[in-house]
Amino acid sequence: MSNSYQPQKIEPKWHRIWKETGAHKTLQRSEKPKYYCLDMFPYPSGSGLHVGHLRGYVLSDVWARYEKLRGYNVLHPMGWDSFGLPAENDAIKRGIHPRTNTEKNIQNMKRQLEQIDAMYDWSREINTSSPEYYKWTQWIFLKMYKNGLAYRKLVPINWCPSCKTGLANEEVVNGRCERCETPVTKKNLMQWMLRITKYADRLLQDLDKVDWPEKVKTMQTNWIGYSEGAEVIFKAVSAKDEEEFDIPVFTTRPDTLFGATYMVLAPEHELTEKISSPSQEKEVQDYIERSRRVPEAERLAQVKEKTGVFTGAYAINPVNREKIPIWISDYVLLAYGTGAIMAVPAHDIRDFEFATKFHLPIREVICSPGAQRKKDSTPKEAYLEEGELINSGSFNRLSSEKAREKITERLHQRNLGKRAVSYKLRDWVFSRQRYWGEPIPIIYCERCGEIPVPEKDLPVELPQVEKYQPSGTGKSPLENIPEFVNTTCPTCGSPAKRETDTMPQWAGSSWYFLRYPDAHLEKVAFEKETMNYWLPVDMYVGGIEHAILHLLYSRFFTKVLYDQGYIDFDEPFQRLFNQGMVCKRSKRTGKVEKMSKSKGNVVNPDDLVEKYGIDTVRMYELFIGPAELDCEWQDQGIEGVFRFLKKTWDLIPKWEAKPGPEDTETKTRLHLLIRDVTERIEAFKFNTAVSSFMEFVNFLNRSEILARGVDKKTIETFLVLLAPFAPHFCEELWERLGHSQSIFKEKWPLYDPSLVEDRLVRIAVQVNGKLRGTLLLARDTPEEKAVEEARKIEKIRKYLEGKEIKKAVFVPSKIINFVTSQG
RNA sequence: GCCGGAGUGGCGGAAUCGGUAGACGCGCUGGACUCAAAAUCCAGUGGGGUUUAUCCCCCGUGUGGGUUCGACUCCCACCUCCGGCACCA
Repeated sequence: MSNSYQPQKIEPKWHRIWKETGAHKTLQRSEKPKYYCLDMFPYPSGSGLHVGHLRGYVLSDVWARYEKLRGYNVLHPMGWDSFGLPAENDAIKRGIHPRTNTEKNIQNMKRQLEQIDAMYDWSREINTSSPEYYKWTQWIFLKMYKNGLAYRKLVPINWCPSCKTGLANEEVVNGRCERCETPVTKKNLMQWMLRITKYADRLLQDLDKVDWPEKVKTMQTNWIGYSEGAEVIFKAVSAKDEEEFDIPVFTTRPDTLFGATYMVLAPEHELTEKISSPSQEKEVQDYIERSRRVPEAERLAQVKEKTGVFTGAYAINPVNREKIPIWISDYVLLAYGTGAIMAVPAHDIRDFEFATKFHLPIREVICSPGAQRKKDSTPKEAYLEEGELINSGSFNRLSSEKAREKITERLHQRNLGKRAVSYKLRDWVFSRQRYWGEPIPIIYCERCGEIPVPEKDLPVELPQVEKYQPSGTGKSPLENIPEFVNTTCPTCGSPAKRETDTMPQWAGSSWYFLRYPDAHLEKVAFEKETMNYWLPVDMYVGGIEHAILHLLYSRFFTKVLYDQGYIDFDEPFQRLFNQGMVCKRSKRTGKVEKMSKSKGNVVNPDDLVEKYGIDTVRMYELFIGPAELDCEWQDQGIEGVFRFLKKTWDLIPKWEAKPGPEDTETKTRLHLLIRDVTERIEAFKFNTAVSSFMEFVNFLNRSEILARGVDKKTIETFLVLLAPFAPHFCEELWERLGHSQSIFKEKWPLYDPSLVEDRLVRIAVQVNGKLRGTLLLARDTPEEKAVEEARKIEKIRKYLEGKEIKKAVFVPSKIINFVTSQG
């Protein structure tokens, strides 16, 4: 047996042994309390994993192994998010069928993941694009459908011309497609929608229940976007035929109602054409047409310049009976509120800009309390604050707050309004006009209409086809496969057609965490009893990029299943941790950027594992910086942890050679190590946990320690602490120390608080706040004695000479500071 | 524009209930070992000044103020970078 540290020898050995003994198999049930530690599962990409992906997996594995040593029955599973755009686009690019390509990618990524030897229980591996799995994704869809949570609607949706599919709001970033950055356009399509808005309030409220980073909670809160106000009904008269319409608007400022000098409808608003006067009709039509064609990205870029057209029609302000003009403009969004607004230019920036441009009247109705009111002067900008009402009839001199209440009350009495809340969150566009996804299990029968596929007929399998490229027509490629499309109605047996849209990539990942605890169940998606043992997920580790999309959708699915009685919890992830991105200087751009193939700055872990071994790679991933922050990969940095492991490897036989008696100093150090490592793991400060191991080894490497040896118990405790970080390394040394059972069967050590407090403490002595010396004292030295000792120090005496001591500040175990008469 | 996070040696980063700034590591310098190199080991390493040397002194945590015996840490104003949202009525 060679004496030097050779990870290339010991790592494959333990990899094999762990596999053979089923070391990472999780007990389905156990007397032990459970711990569910979950990684966000990857989509199988062609380029494989780089060290940036590894960071999160290493982190969660250290955590999982730590919880295992603490005595939990730990579930730490892994699988593949293999349906959807990323996988499909990769396949199209390579000209390989998505199924073949996905299988190939999974093979490669699984090899890489097995290499890091995380304690994944691979017997629970799941794959969202396998029929055994997506059968249940379709089943959940049917549950939603039957409860009115899935519905079909013709809506103008976000359309990516490059991916040739509709997108959810969440998938549009700054007017561009999240995947390919192509500017998104609008398209009117019959879409399947999920009624996530019904859960808006609970998705918001229940954020209080979970232990998540504030940042993510804030992002979700803003996305859901709660506002409180009133719905106000304006009576409008068509300029065409005098027909009357109610136009409800939502406002957060009913106190400004008297200042409403015009109304604006979104161009797509259903009433625009009905109310336009014949003379304005052409202009209105043109405007609607233009705004439909302008891509979102372009519209956002031109935010400053307001555009709009007068409809020729008027509405009546319900509080003062004033007749105000109705305009249309794209600064009003159809999807928010009611798609129409009352415009109060004096107190809203956007309305102010619009009114200024089109010479519409601006009337002030709020003034700051106590301010002198100038008569009839046109304001230079909108006054947005609250204040005191003016020009508001009987509501004058009320505060904004009071007026909101009173005005809403009066509207309510007259049946012209009520209190209302509004959310930014919109229903989830769930249809994709693409091949690679779960077929939506619906059948259209000429006689019976829209019929859900009976549960016994699930899964509706995705057919094997030659031609899977998106068509761009607004129809999925499945449309061209008669064998798939043509079917019979499950109700009446007559010829019928299948829905050809597929589900978005987010469908499978919205519930996968429910599948791992019993991954291969055939009769049901999951069993309640199993759910009650394993769920919710105790720790969820993944990137911040899913702060809204995946996490919001998963919470929604969970709440739906909870409401229908399938599970007994309504939040899926108790604790969430977002690791930072790994960056590297890109030779191509010269900047430090997130690793990506296109930037040419990826580091492949395979080469590193070959050179240093996975334990070193694992420890460097942790040592590189604070886990929650982005970090910069430095090729030479890894040498440090490699040297640490090599040094430790060489030292252990030396310590062991003279198994000296426990000495107090070593014992104190060991207990400090136990305390620090435990606290730092708990706080997710893995980088400083690694430093504490280094400090400990540096201490035990001192010649006097080597001369007297180190007792075996100390070495063993050290190895147990290090095991979650460098599992092969510790398992091997554990065996060499004579143990026949795995180190992971040990118990996480506890520290003795009485040992970590030194009896002697070194305290700083300052004169006027500047350090002039130190003093070694017994921990409980009284102030008087400490000050006396401090004054005896020669240097201190020098500084105090000829000065009057005005004050001596004493902080036990920390500091003495003499304050003198003059500096 | 609004909200949030962060600015500390040549580099990654420690320390934040105010109490010895720079732990740990990379890199660098010098030395040991070697025919030589790699590896390893030892010493040094924030800037400036002073001394034969030991010592010692001054400055120093983005900038400018403030509170305090004492500020990387708290307060005010500002600068820079990063992230999120962005006509949401």
